[in-house]
Amino acid sequence: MKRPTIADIAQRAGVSKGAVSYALNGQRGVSEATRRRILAIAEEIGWNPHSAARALSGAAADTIGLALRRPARVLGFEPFYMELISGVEAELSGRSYALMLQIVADASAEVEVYRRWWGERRVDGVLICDLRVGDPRIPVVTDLRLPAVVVGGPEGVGDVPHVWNDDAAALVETVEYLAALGHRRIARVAGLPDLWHTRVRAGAFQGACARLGVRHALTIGTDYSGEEGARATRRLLSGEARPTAVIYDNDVMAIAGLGVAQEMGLSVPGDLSIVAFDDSPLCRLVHPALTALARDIPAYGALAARQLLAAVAGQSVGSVQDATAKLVPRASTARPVSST
Amino acid sequence: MKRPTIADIAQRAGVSKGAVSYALNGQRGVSEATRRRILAIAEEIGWNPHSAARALSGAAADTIGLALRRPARVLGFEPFYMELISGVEAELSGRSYALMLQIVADASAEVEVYRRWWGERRVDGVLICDLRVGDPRIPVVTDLRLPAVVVGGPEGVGDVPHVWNDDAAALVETVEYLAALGHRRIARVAGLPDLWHTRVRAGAFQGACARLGVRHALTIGTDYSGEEGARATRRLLSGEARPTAVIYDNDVMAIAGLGVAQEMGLSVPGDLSIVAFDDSPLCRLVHPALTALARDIPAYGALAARQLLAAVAGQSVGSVQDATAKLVPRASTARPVSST
DNA sequence: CTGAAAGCGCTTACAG
DNA sequence: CTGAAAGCGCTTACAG
Repeated sequence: MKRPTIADIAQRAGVSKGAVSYALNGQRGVSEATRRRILAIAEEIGWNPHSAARALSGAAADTIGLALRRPARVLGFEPFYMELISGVEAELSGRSYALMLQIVADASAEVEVYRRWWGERRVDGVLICDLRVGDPRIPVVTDLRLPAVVVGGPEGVGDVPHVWNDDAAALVETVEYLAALGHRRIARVAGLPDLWHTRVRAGAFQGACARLGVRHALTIGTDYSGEEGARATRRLLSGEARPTAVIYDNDVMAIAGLGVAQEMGLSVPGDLSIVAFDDSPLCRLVHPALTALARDIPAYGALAARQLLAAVAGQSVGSVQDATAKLVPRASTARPVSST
Repeated sequence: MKRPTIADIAQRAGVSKGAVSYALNGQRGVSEATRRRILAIAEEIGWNPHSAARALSGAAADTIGLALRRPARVLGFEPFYMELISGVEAELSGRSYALMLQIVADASAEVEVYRRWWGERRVDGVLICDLRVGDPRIPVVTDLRLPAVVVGGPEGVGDVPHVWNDDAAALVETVEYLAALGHRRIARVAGLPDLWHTRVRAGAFQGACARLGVRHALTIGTDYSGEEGARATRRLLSGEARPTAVIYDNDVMAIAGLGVAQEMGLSVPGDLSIVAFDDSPLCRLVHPALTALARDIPAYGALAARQLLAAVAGQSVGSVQDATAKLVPRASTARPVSST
């Protein structure tokens, strides 16, 4: 059976293809009665618009693109992305927009994918995650005039619209809380150092520690994987002037850190307080439950998608700030047993 | 600046559009010299094929579709999907195929998405995950003649090609191992009951327990979320005839179960042995590290993608079995302290 | 309100 | 080896 086209509908309805097109798209130019008849026929014969034909006639692709650049082993169990994607999807599917996803290995592949998608008119716009310092995607989308929204910022985004939240404020709140509990040796197990938000968090951490008299404020960089989170924790807990509190840049590393503390016979929170940046159900399910900086990540993704759709529609969207992560104290943080 | 088309290339090269098309697609019909000249011009002016135009001329969409139906809160932190997707991607991107992703709320939306994608010619084929008993997607892809590969089976797939692995064998191996350690009260915290693989695992579990003299072999169904895994574990550990070992249908629930045991003051593995179906880095990072049934999920996804691409190319692909999950014993399983 | 026609950017027989 | 042309399924001015 051949796929039905508007020509088939036109024939059945005894009108021109043009009339069918108007009827189907809710344009004026056909009478109400004709429109209803055409719609009924389209429904009956199971007609669907051929997306390529529409696109070729200048219509939008009704698709947005997302390229993710992280090693599969990290992506696999970073809840962040799937949560972000589910929020993006929630916004898109209501408007029958599709999501094109590609996982890439390096920066050049990432840029290449965006360039190709746009060249092939496969997407109407793209989302940019994991903004890096000197990120090559910013000049590329600017040059191509490819509608884009950065999930991140506000620094390093050039003139590209973006949605961001104030990681610095969240980190300051955390350090203040730990300092108030009496911690004077606080470490940070950070994510990839060339990401903007890692840099922002680092600055906020150092600043707050200096201001609050936290003498030992060590940061160890990782690739966000649980393995490196565990290794960093072992290093921290094996050195002298062991920290009494550690802030992790994601939940997976925080859980790995908890595992290391338990393996080394340290009690949490007695000997070590733990805070996770980003709260996932896992943080509540381990024992003790982890104090975490909670954001509504699906909502963040949905906001980004809305902004991108607006940008695609030609609106100027600029910079939008999403809610700051909230500190949710749980059982993994307490006064240090022996304040120094 | 207008987007370059083959007409621009033809003009510059002083040949016809047809010749350009042949040259660009590696077809015969142009001399080597002309081909090289055309390729050079295309490169120089930054030409990209307009995917819609190609698709309209009967070419493939070079895209495969995947609709995922699970609540966002589960998707978010089930490593399985992201790992599967990264494996699929690895196979696709080498051949410049794109992945269309949509997260849907229910079965009808899922079928609707596949129907629409196919009607709109947006995808050349689809992957079907999370096969359910009486899954409506099977008759739909069959009717539409939409190339499809089920990630699952071999039961309940009708005539649709599929890749599967032998969950039953993996579960039997696990029960035998636990029984050999001396466990006689083994429980199972299962995933969604209407999934085929849940049913297969359930049958294997009951069969193995009966055969091996495991008197208490209780199964509790969940939605795969950590919350429900924790709740099920509390129920199991609060009842009389408490199990001495629990097998969880995913790693997230296993970690939640470990948390509950610790919260209730039970030692793992002394009072309770824990096994996770599917191994993620998290299983190694918690303390004690969890015994797990490990599969190479990216490889599984890559295999599924390869089969789908073959099906799209018109080959008959049938049923392919992937490697059976391997039991990786770690610190969370041991002889029960007091054998009954 | 409706019809006939051009055009989007490719591919592909069909002639030369 | 190359050119001219039709066609894929839509949309959209342009006439009536």
